[in-house]
Amino acid sequence: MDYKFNEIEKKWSKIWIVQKTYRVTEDPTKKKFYVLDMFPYPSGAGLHVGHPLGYIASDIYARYKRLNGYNVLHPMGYDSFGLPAEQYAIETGQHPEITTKKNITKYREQLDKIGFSFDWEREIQTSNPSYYKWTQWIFKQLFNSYYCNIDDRALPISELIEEFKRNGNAKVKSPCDKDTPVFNALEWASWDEKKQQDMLLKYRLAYLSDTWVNWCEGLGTVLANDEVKDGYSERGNFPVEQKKMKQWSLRITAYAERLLTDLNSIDWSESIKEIQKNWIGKSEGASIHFQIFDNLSNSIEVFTTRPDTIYGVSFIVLAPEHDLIKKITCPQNKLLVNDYCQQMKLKSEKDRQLNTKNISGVFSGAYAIHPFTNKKIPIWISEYVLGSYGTGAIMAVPCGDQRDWDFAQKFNLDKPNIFDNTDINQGACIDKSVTIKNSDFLNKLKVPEAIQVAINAIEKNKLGTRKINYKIRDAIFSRQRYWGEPFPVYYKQNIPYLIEEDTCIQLPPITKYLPAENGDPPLARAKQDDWNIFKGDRMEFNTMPGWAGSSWYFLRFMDPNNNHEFVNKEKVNYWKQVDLYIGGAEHAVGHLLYSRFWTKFLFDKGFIDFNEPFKKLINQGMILGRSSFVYRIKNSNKFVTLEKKDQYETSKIHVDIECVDNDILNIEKFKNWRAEYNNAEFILNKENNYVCDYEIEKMSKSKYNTQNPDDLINKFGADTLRMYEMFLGPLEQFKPWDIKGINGVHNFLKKVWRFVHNNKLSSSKPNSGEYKIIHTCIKKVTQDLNRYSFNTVVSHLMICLNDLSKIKCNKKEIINLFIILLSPYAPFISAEIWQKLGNKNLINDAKWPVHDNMYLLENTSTYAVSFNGKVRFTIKLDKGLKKEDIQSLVLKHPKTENYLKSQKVNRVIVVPNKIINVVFGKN
RNA sequence: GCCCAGAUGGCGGAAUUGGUAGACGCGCUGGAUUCAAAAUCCAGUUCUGGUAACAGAGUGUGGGUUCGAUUCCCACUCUGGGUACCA
Repeated sequence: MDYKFNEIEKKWSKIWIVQKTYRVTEDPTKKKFYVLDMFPYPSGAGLHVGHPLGYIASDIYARYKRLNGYNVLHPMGYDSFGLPAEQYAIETGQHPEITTKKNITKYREQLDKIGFSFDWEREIQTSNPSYYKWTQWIFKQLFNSYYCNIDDRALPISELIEEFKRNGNAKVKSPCDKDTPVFNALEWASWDEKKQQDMLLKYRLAYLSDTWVNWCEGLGTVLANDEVKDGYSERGNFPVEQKKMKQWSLRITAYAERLLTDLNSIDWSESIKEIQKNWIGKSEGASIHFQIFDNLSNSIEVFTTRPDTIYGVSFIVLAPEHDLIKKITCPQNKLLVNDYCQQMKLKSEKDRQLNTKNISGVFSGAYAIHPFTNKKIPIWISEYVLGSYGTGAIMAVPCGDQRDWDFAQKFNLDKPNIFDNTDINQGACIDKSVTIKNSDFLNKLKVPEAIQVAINAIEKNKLGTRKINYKIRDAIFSRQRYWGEPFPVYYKQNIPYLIEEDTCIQLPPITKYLPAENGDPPLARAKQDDWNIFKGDRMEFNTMPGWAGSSWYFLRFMDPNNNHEFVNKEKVNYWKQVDLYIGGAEHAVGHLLYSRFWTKFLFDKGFIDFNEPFKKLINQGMILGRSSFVYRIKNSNKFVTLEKKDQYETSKIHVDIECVDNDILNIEKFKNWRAEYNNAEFILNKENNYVCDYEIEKMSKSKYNTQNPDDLINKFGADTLRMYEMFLGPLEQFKPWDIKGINGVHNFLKKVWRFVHNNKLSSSKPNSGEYKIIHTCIKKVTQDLNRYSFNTVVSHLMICLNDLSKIKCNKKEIINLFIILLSPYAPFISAEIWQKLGNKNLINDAKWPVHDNMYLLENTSTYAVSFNGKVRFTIKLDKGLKKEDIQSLVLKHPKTENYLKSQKVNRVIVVPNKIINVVFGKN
């Protein structure tokens, strides 16, 4: 009887739908487990074999947990706002919603074929108003909150208003805009509505402000820092420039410290934690004020992590964007300085990055006063200081910082040495184990101690304060795009107000998806009547960025159809955090950081009881394609086999992997692949074959190396695909996709099928040998699943089947156990066999077996006997023999003399049940 | 440059705490079955020498610790990822 996977898979897909097998509800009598995949953006290209890798792993784990009696939440949905659909809309005029729907249908068909145990009743789409209503709601919560550093959490903005009425902002310790002035209660009371609102905006967690943004002309929108790579947009690779614009931002910087420290509480890979740490970029040090010579009303604030080097300061450098430049530059230098700053403004971030070798700068003509020595030190302006980091000014210490050293060298500035026993003629000394000299009260101190002493002195003399600086910046939250969440915001006299109604602000229909004639975002094209709610002078024209919807979607899955709340409190208290989250490492900073931020915010507001979204995270490695190549002889239509290519002048050409089997070109297929090859000629090897070259690279249509899961499912079945993707190697690793091996896994499943059908099955009690085989397998499979070692489980199942076949086992009891172990990987064939074995329930409701050590015990163990560490032979010995007995048995062994050659035995090491090492010869 | 991860047969990979390196699968070789093919089954397969028994080498390179190292330590090479005038 043949293994007809197509029929079996069709049959069980239907049964699972009819019986609602994967439907899940809260059940307080059961322990919960939440398994989540990073939900996909439904692109037009559909899935290739790389996409489902993580979904398969998580599905296996979800099924495994269910068999262990857990109530498993395993949902799927779509991150369906995004640029490609909008780009398509611009080109064709088709509403992005239509494209999105079409793509989702395609994705769903493909996903359904693979046999996932998703509870599709919980499906969400971020572009659905019933979903983004709540994304807007969270935005409103952020708008109505500020961060209190005293309580160390977000509080309602109403409390801040009360405080302003009582005391102004003097006692407020909250992250706010840099330009926030200090005011008292009287002043507050005297301000009009607009002024008060403007002030509140400086504190809100969602705020509107003029900021330097990454403007991407090619995409017609601003981008977040993590969407920019090397000065180009990550999506589309368009150049990005700095531009000042009024934008919505989220005050993620308020959460910097918590985002950093709470990394310790989650089970994520070190590399992702490291990336987030770097992104947050915490550095500790001091901010120090330098008075300006002859201009005592102004001072320069610098940030340094090395206050111990204060006596090594020989000049100050300001960023070309620094506000003080205009005020302090002396008249003679004005032209030069203006000119330089103007030039720097024209330079893009990218140019500044590329120019690291060329040191440039100008002298302002002004001097600062060294706070300890009172010496005059020159103030310079240079592009190597960034306006956006720290205070936009540095105290330069040439002996301790290579950039400062280079700058001093170029412009012939002082390089005082404050490190004992060091030579700074060739470069700065960055070694932190040195001792300080020439530094008054810091002399003879080591660096770490000197830092503390210096900060104390700075604080005591009121020259500055201890300070912690973070690299992370607030996240820009506006996009000048159509296909995203509209803001629940309207403007009255240019002041933003929230729309208080409990209704979703829906995307209004527009006729053209391009920016309006005056450059406003596309939403400006909507007329008043097009909006389902319209207030004030106008609605907000921006939409939210791609990561808005994905920052909280894991919560919505718990309660996807709730019309009254974003998620029901009881439900979220039951499901809590995601226990296992699987997805690509490319979201290391974006999505994963923003979700953590929103989770902490919702926790502060008391909506949820946990402050981290994802307990355990696994990043699946990318599946790479294996491209095939042919060599065409230059200026001909003749192709030469790999072995002989060096004899000709050739060009290497990608060939569709469909035309290649085992690196041997199917010449007929190749000729038919493209018209230009119809009459191609070939130079073959000795065996009359054409051998192709190969390369491992990213899977891509243009490289003709993509593998569509649908084709493989038709050919081998979904069970085979699932098992093979796991068998390929460790989940986290990058690995090449090569269908050569898929036969092996397919053969295994065929073997399973034959094993059940070609034997007459017996209901009698298995013998100890049979139990031993299956219990060994139970133990290994369970252990490996618990450590997420998905690939080795497949091997254990193969070994088990091989062993059972060898002894011609036909016991139903054993086969039942084996099929349960197999079922998370190959749910279709397992369901079918389970039913055929006469089980009345579904295999999904079976119980995962527990191994019994009783069956695994052995009386003897095989020892490897080694001489001076080299293994020579093995012997079988009874367990429980004493070490002395083992030693004498080995020394008496007939083979022993061969290796000893009458030399003296120094020592015999016996590791129980494992190895014996005879040490001899030396001395 | 800095930070992180990795390197094992012809290929994907295994070896959970230092204890028989190469499990399992692919591929390859030989055989059985067959009119033939497919499918299936059996045997072999790290390299070198040898018919074999066996011997020698062997987990990116060089050193070290240890009775014993793929595993621990030091230095280096290469590959992948992150990040970059970050003060």
